[in-house]
Amino acid sequence: MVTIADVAAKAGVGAGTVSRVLNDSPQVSAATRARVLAAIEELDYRPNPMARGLSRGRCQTVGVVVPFFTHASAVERLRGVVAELDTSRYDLVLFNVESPVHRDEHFAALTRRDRADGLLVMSLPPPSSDLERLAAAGVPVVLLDARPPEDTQVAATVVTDDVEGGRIATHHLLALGHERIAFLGDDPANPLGFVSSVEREQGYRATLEAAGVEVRPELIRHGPHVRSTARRRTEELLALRADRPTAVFAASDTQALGVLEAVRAAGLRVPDDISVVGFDDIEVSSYVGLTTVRQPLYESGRRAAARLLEALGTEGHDGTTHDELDLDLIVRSTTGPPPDRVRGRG
Amino acid sequence: MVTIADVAAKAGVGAGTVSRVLNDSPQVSAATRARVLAAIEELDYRPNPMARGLSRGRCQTVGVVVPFFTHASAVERLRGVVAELDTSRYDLVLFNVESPVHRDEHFAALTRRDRADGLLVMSLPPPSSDLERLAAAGVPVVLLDARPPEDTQVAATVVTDDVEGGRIATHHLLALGHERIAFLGDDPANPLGFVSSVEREQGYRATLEAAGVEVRPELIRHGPHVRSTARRRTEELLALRADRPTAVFAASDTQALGVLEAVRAAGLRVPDDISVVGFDDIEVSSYVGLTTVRQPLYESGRRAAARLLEALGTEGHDGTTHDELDLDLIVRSTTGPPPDRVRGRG
DNA sequence: GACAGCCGTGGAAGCGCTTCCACGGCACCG
DNA sequence: CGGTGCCGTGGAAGCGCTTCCACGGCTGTC
Repeated sequence: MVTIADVAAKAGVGAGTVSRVLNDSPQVSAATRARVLAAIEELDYRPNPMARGLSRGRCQTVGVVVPFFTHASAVERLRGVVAELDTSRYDLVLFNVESPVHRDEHFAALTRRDRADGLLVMSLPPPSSDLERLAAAGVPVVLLDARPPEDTQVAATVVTDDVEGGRIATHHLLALGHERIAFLGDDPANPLGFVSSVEREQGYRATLEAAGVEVRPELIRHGPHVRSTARRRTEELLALRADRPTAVFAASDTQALGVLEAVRAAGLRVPDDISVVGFDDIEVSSYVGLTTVRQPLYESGRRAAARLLEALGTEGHDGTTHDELDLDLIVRSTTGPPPDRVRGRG
Repeated sequence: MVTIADVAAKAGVGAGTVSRVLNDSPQVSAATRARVLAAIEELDYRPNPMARGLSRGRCQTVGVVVPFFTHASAVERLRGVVAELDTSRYDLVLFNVESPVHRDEHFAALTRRDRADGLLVMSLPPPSSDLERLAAAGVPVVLLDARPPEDTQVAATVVTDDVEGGRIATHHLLALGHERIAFLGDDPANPLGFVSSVEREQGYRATLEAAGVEVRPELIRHGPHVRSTARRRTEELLALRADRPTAVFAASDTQALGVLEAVRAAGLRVPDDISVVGFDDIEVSSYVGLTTVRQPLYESGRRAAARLLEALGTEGHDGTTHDELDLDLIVRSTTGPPPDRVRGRG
């Protein structure tokens, strides 16, 4: 392993001077700089990141805490994060979270500047005690798709208005003439405390109420965030027979696919017999022709990473930014008027 | 920041003893150990990973080089890697690769033990010069879905037999009675040197030849690994009119979706008018009912990570392991007999 | 022509840990 | 009862870097 001392020896200078060259200090004459650079080149020298980190008190690393397995949308967000971080000198350390234990372990390990210079947390609201320790340690934290606990500060948040998203979807269905609109989302008491689904459900309820449409408990179903569960819950909805919904708003596209699967399996047609709206607009949604509330997943990742880099860049950063990204209704072919209207028209 | 010296002072011992406790050295009496552990607990002490790494010459980190954006299958593999690494004490540093420049930068940065203790490289055959430097630096490398350049050694490879996979798909179509079978895959000259598609094509060609079926150049199409391109290429195939294929073997499910899209848009039915086989069995494939050659993506990630951990565990590792994971034909609803046969039967 | 000041540089200290070496104390042996 | 050996421990050295301090030599000024 070639070290800074080797370079110094070869260039006939002191180690300090080599270090200055490495760190673009203006305190080095052009001639010396050239000699040092030549030596570096010749020896193919690369500074040891751990030594550098130990000495400077930071590690040029960003920790990304992400529920990588649970949501398809996390991947697309992560892509954005990776893309943005690629433009920087920071390495990305990935921490997957599947359970609260998992999460707490990671946060406990990360609450010091020696592990990561900054933290990007996706979809999980971190315990405020951890947030405080992080702040005390001078580690900026950016929350993506999550809001900080009350009276806790983070460097930045990047979110969308999920309540509004729920309104958009529900309003679309109401406007088409639906009244028996079901909602299918995550368990509100999910262990990791994801709230998107809950908020989308709030938007759904509020919109129905505002329109004077009764919110029927039997039309609201919950379950783990996977296609298979969504399918089963939809089968339950369809089993309501005559009382079955004419439309389903699923809290995510993944779940919407489960809905479509169940509907298809029941021999019903979409959107003639039943309309389906999803949320996210993941890659396959356009293939499937799913009507959905689009959120800019990739862009949100980029934005969050950019905010983190900003916080990392400005030394005594203390400004808190808050980005709210827009939602769009993408109307494709899984929504249409309810069956009675179709019949009426036909 | 509480350091090892603080703990030592509090416990009334030397720093060396604290270190021994941290590293489970048997050279510490039970009483002393207890006192030290109490001090650690009380101060909520956590060792600084950089200091530790600098001192021990390794960083408890695994580098994962992955073309994260280009292939859907990479994500599922990465999930397996993450899951396996979760069981270890190693952190995962993610290096995305989109271009050769990208790749070379990362490898250049990684060819030393101070950045990552081990490397897991996905789908990319690394330049053998880098591999040699890595070996010289004592950094074990595991190749997942890639084979090492000739006369280069890596700690392990985890692969599937893509040629065989091409055979399986093609044979399935031949057995159904197809003869005009198209192939749609990646550009053979893709900049990052992915070979899966090329090998699947080889299997396709070999199987046709073995069956005495002419390999027609106009039925073989290439393009970037995205749905939209696949769709366009398929449109070209369909434009062959009477000479159009009765079946298409796509080198990946992503591309197969593009094929299905084009077929559907052309008003043709699957599998009545045209059969489609994909490769990978990604999540959506079961939803779409795509017949495909399944490869255990998640499992391959786990396996590769496990092999890397093994190599990392055994000090003077020199054994080279080579895992070849099985492929399965998953017959769903996008393949059937060619149209004339259907007619013949009906 | 002497002095102040600045620029460029060398080198030591220190980041927080591991590990090696040395040493004191004890048990055991002859 | 003295010597040998081992166990448990303290402490220093060293990992490779950054940074601070000090210093030599130059320029510029009165």
